[in-house]
Amino acid sequence: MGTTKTEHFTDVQNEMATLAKAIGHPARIAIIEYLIKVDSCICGDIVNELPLSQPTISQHLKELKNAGLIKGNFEGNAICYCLNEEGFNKIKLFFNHVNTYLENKKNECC
Amino acid sequence: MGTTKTEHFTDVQNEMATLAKAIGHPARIAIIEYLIKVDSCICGDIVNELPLSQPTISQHLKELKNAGLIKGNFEGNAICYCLNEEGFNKIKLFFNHVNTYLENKKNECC
DNA sequence: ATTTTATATCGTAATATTGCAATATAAAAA
DNA sequence: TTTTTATATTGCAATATTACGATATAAAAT
Repeated sequence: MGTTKTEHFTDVQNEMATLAKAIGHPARIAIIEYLIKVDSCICGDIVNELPLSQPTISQHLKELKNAGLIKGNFEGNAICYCLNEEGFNKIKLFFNHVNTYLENKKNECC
Repeated sequence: MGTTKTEHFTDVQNEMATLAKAIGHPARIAIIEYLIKVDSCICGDIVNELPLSQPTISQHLKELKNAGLIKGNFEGNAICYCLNEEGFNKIKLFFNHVNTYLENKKNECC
């Protein structure tokens, strides 16, 4: 018990859940927004930007990277992080599906 | 420790995180997809559709409802659940922001 | 009135997440 | 080569999530 029963769901469902879960933390939202704001892939001053310790931010970055939402490359001493389009495109597919439904849905039952 | 430090983030960031977190489970993805498929707000046969126990599904429905992603109304004996446009519109705002950035982003640093 | 049907809640065990101090690693600067 | 700078990893405590059996609730059917 306590573990998500991923084996009962499709790969696509599990992947979408993983992506959403990775976004589901305010610090990780803040990281994504910061990466958008600074555009030019500025690296670890995210630590200065956010009110969390360096190890905690490192962990959040790792989760975003594992989910495929950001990429990180060594840039000399430091690491340059930026958004990974691939991950966000998968999310887009899902929400396109949802939004298309919602736009065409006429019955107002609830 | 162990608790998310929501007080350090904006309301919008926290709300977006809550929405994403609610979507971040394959069973809840499956519920959303099922509600889209059956359109007409068919209620608790979600329990027959998914390989999880009734209490577990009830709990997942509650989380989606609390996050503002689905609505539920009594329909005689049973409850009629359907998607809540409001919640998904908030998500749309966030991803529009992200996608606009990604489309215009030209620098390929990572 | 009793039973059935549909759903929610409680209690609890297993596991996962969050956050940080301490420490490791590894490249750059001195 | 030593020190500094940037980042990752480890270990651990606090808390949250997931799942389900048992039980509660409440309307519908009998």
